[in-house]
Order: sequence, then C-alpha cells, then structure tokens
Amino acid sequence: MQSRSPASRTGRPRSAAADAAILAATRAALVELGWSKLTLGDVATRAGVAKTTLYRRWAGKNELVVDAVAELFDELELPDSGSLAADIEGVVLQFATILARPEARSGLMAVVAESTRDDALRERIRESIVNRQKRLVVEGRTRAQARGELPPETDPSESARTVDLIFDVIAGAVVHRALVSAEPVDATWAWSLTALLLNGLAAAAAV
Amino acid sequence: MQSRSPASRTGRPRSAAADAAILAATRAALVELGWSKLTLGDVATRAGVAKTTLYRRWAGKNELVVDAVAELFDELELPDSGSLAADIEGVVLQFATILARPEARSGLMAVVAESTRDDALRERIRESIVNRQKRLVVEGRTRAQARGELPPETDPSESARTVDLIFDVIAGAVVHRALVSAEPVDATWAWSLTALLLNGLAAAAAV
Amino acid sequence: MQSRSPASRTGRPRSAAADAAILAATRAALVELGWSKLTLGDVATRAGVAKTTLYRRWAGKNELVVDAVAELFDELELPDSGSLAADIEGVVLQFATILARPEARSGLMAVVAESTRDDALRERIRESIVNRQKRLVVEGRTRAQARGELPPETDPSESARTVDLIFDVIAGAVVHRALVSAEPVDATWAWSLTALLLNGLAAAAAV
Amino acid sequence: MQSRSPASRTGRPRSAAADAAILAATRAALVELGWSKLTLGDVATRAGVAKTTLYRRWAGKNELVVDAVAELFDELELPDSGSLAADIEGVVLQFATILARPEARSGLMAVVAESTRDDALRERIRESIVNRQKRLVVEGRTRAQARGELPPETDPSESARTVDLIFDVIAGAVVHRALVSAEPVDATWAWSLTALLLNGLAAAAAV
DNA sequence: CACTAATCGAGACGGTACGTCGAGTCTTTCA
DNA sequence: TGAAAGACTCGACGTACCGTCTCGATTAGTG
Repeated sequence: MQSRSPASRTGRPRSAAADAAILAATRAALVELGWSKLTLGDVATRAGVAKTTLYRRWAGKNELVVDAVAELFDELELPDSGSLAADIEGVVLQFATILARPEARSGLMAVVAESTRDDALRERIRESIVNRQKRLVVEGRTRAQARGELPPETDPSESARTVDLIFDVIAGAVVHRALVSAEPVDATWAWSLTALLLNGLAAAAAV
Repeated sequence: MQSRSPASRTGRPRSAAADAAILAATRAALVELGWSKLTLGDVATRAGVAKTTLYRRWAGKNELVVDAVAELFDELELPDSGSLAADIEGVVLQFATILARPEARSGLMAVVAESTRDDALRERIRESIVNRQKRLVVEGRTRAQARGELPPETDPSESARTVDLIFDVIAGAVVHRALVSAEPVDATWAWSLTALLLNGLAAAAAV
Repeated sequence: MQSRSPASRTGRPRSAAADAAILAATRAALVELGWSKLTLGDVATRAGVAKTTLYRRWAGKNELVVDAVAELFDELELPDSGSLAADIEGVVLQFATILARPEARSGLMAVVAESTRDDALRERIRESIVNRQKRLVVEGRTRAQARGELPPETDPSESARTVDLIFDVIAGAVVHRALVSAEPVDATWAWSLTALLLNGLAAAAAV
Repeated sequence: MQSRSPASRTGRPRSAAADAAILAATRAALVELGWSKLTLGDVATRAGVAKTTLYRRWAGKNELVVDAVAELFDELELPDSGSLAADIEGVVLQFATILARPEARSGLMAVVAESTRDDALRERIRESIVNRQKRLVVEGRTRAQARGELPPETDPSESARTVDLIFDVIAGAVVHRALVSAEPVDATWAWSLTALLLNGLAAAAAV
C-alpha cells in the first residue's frame, strides 16, 4: 500500500473513504476500459476525488493497479474437499473463474508486463500477489500429508523447491491456457492437469 | 505480417528494406526503452523511415510488436539429443535464454497484456507465436514414439488435447518462473520440471 | 501560365485537355472548400489527373490559383451606356457580381494575402489581374473625352497617375465594402461612389 | 478575445501574462514567417507556453491572428492638424506606415482571406478592426463641422451611409494601392486621394 | 515500323504540422 | 492544512498534405 509521512499530527486528516473509493473506481475502470485506456484522471473523476489526492497516495498507474488487483486474488481458498486431487482441481477452477473477469485479466497481465522493466514493481507483485497465494500450495500439501496422501517432507530446502515448482506449474499453466492459448479452463482440462501433477509427484516420491 | 491490397500493379512499390529496418528498430527500441516508453515516432526515426510509412504497414504499436517479437521465438529448435527428457530440458533452457532478453520479456508480455481486451490481437498472437511453436511439442513426441519412449497415439483428439496441455504447462511454467516468480530458470529447475512432466505422462499412459 | 522546356520536340506531348480540366477543378474546389482547405491532391483527383501532372505544370498552390482566378475577371466589360457616370456604375456592379462568387472572393484574397510575402507572386498578380483590368479605366476615360465629358489630357504622366488613382479607389472601395465591411454593393452604393468620384474629378479638372 | 466559463471561482486561474506573451509571439512569428508558414506550435514555443495553453484560449490560427493584428491598428490617431485635408492626409499616411510592417500586411490580408468563407471570423474582424477604426472618420467629420469646413448633418441615416462610404474608399484605396497595385503610398498620392475626396464631398454637399 | 523519349496514372516515400489527449505538477479557493 | 478544481508543461498520438520519387503503361514523332 501507500505510505504516508509518519508524524503528521496537525492538519486535515486524509479521508479513509477515499482510498476505498479510488481502488473500486480503478477496478471499475479496468473492466470498462482495460489497462491501456485507463487514465488516472478518469479514475479520480469516478472516485469523486481530485487527481492531486490520487497522486498523493500512489506513485503512478502501476502501483495503483497492483493494489487494486492484488486483493482480487485473496478470495482464492483451498476447498478442503477430502482429497488432494479434488483440492487442486478446485483451486484451478477458482483461479480460472477469477481470470475470467476482465479487470483481473487485464490488470494482472499489465502489471506483470510493466514489471519486466521495473524491479521495484516486480518485487511489489511478488509480495502482494505471488507469495501471498503460495500459501495455497503449502496448505494443500500439509493437508495431504495429514491424510497420508503424501509422505512427510524430510529436506526443508527440497520441500521449498517443490512448492515453488508446483506453484509455477499450476499458475503458469492456467494463465497460459486462459490468456495466451485462449482455450477454456474447464473441468476436463483441470482434471487433466491435476492428473499430470499428481502422477508426476507420486512417481517422484516413489524414487 | 501486414497485408496489402492484393493486385495493385500500378504505383510505386513498397520498399522491401523498410520492413526489415522497422522490425529491427522495433526490437532495438524495446531493448532500450521497454514497451511502455517505446514510441512509433522513435521507431520510425531509428529505422530511417517516415512515421507515415510505418502506419501504412502496421495498424499500431501492438501489431508491430507482435511481428517484431514473433520471429524471436523462431530460433527455438528441438535439440534431438537422443532422449525425450533431454529434448524437453533443452527446449526449456532455450526458451529461458530467449526470455532473458529484455525485448522478448517486455514485448511478449506487453502484447499478451493488450490481447486481454483485443480479440484480433489475441488471434494474431496465436497464429504468429503460439501455434507456430507448438510444432516443438508435436515433433518431440513423434521422435519419442520413434524411439519407443512413448506409445503410438490412438485417439487423435485425445492426442491434440495432450499436446495443448503439455505446451501450456511448459510454456506457462517457464514464463511464470522467469517473469512472475522472478527465479532463475536453470538446469536444476529445468530437470525438475522435466521429471515432473515425464513421470506424469508415463503414469497417465500406464492407465 | 506555366512554361515548358523550350526545345523538346520529341516524346509524348502534354495533354491540352489536362490544363483546362485542372483549372476548372481548381475553381470548383475553391467554391466548395475555399483556399485554405483546397489541396492539390484533391484538385488532381477532381481533374482526373495524377498529382505529378499537376506539379509538372504549376509550381504550387499559389500559381495555380492565380491562373484559375485571373480569367474570372476577364469577363468584366465597359458597358458603354452613353455617359461616364453610367459606365462607372455599370463596372462597379459587374465587379461586385463577380466578387459575390465564392471562388472569386476566396481565390483573389488568398493570392493577394500570399503575395504580401512573395514578390514573384505579387508580380504575377499585377500582370494577370491588375494591369489587365486597368484597361477599363483607360477606355472609360477615352470614351468620356470623346463625348466631351472630360477634357483631353495634356500631361501624360499626370494622366497615368490619375488612372492609377481611380483604379485603386474603385477596386479598393468595392473590395473593401464587399469583403471587409461586408455590406452589400448595390445600386444605391454604386451611385454614391460614382457621384463622389465624378464630383471629385470635375472639381480637380476645374482647378 | 477569447471567452471563458463565466463564474469559475475555483481552480487555478489562467495566467494573465500568457495572453500577452502569446500575442506578442504571434506578431513576431508573423514578421519572420508570414501567415502561411506560421505554426501554432512555433508560436507556443516562442511564447514559452505549451501548445495546449494556446488551444485552450483560441480556437485556431485565424482567431489568434485577428486578435494579434487588431491592436496594431489601435495606434492610428487623428492628428488634428487644423484642417480636414491635413487630417485625412495624416491618417492615410499613418495607415500606410502600419501596412508597411510585414506582420500587418500578412496578418490583415490573411484573416480577410479566411473570412471570405467563415462568417464568424468576418464578424470578429468587423468588431475588432473595422468598426473600431471607423471612429476616425466620425471624429474627423465632427472636427470639420466644428471648424465650419463641413455643414452640420441633417439626416442621421444618410450621415451613417456617408461615413461608411468614406471609410471604404479610404481604407480600400490605401490597401489596394499598397498591397495589390504595389505602388508606394507617399505624400503625393495621399494628397491626390485627399483632394479627390474633399472635392467630391464638397460638390455633393453643394447639391 | 520500330524506336525513343517524354508523358501519363498510380501510389509509396520522407517530411512537417496538425489538433487532441494523458501524465504529472502547480496554484488557486473552500472547508 | 487537506481537498476540489482546474490551468499548467511536456510529449506522444494518429492523420492529413506536402512535394518528390519510382513504377509500368501510353503516346506521338523520328529514324
């Protein structure tokens, strides 16, 4: 989020409502216009706020959109459907549902694109989005271990590498399927991906 | 590429050199400036060409960059290293090498981002990039079948679905690892991904 | 008019029809668009001629329009209505009629405006328009002298100065009235101007 | 001048200095480049102002130049030299002096030329230039009447017609002489014109 | 009759300016 | 002193014409 000067006791305090209004307006504008046609002046107008106010709180378009988009992915939840396979399948479909929303598609890819040249932005994305959602993989594995579907981990660094791999494969495959290949992420495809993953992991564990 | 009125016998013909100069200038500008700061006026200047010439041939920034980026991926080749595992690993590392180049990173993600709101652009990407590189997966499987590493396919539609799945998983995972997670795509990681894939496929085939 | 390289005996001769078509198209375009929105490309299209053909014959917009406008004023004629007063009045009204046509208004003023910075153009206007119409004043005086309304001239240089003065006053006043003051040049006004002139000349002659 | 939304209390007020700088820059550019090569971008640069600021205040080239040129003619003054003849001669020579300046020649004729197709512009010229300078004729007659050189007027509408006629004749003749005939407006010529006018008026009054 | 050289149409070329738009900053007045 | 309003500078946009150029295809005269 944005920071503010620490010790400003005096003066008119910043409107708390403004922040929410601006982020909501940003998402609404993303839906209607997409990233490239979204203008900060327009966001300010929609939010009933002066452009100055907006610039006082965010450094620019990228930062604003990261914040507006990040919380979209917070609604992802591990369904706990009783089996690891069903858990994965559920998350995949949830993720696809979110990516079906135009503000999520446009916003996510736009900030990722910008981050290819802006390290600070990339770090912001890692914090706000990537690492935040990695919890799903960790939690899924924990549950599967509790159910006895997966063996308990032994090597912690090997374990972290596996989490990263799984996350990149799931998130990458879903995004690529949905946005680049432009094919539907439906139950059939989700099941295929799940099967591939589980079989791959099981075989690896068997080694 | 851009198309032109089909049978225009008369008039001064378009300069063939201009096309190449423009695409090269586009890639150079992408390296230096990145997508968002790249201007068509600047590209025209670098190419030693008038802005009008550029607009006569491409509809806009997106179309131009797709064409400029697409051929970057044409240098991908299946190494034929004797085993399916080595083939996959080789392609993954080649892909990562290309994505390490700034013009490829910025350009690819930028056009994908724009394509989330522009169906024509998405189709152009599918034609120029996605489907063109899917050949690698098909060829890899053919070779593996020839070697006996994979069984011959029986159901052709099932076969096409598998190609798509593999492609989305490999391309998606590499892109996500490189650009979103921002972790290195090195030999270790490539081997892990390859192992996951091969084990998954083998187990699926065993069913 | 335009000139051509003197000794070109061989080769395809220039189309005579093209010249007329171009001048007519120029006048038509002046009516519809006015000077500033008239483009040579459009004139060429209207004339069914390539831009190259047009540029081969005229140096630019100004030269073309001078030629196109000049002949509009050739239809001015001294009515010979039996008295000097009626002659003047007739010419004034004829002049006003021509100036009521949009191509004459726009074209004449546009080239005059351009000529304020282009001596060659000013000279061309003098030759093609101003001096050509000065004949009307000379002829009117000759007739009036024949009728005994004006005394025969004695000093030829004084005589030339008077012709110039009369011409500037008549042409200037009519143009100013019609185009700058934007008031109608009707019979009443024409009579007032004529009276002013004749009285002024008579009193001067009486000295 | 340009107008603005009437009661806008809030917001940053328009810079008063910018107006003057823009008009001065316009006149300077007219001197150097003339009407047709004058570009609004260049004017903005000279004035140290952004192009948008210029467009916010004037609708286009024509409107801007009318305003810039109009005040050039405000320096015209009736000399009050003791006789009507000397007054007229003085004004004629003053007018010629102004028309000798390139920005006045180019600017005046250019806007008049444009006004032949643009009624709003013509009206603007009438207000800003024509009617404003007609005061000179009115004042000259008033003084002459006070001196007894001219009889007091009886019919007011007849009187207005005479003012218009005199104005068209003087202004038209001077402009025509200076810009179309391209002959010098010197004392000799000024005296001839004055004599013609005064004799004509005197004879008319004698009727 | 073929040759030849300048013409013709068409339209792409390198330029220049257009008028608009958005970014981000600055300067007011109001609360 | 924060917030709204809106003018400010800056720079890119995509378009329109400019005047030039390169084409292939016509035309006369000339040889």
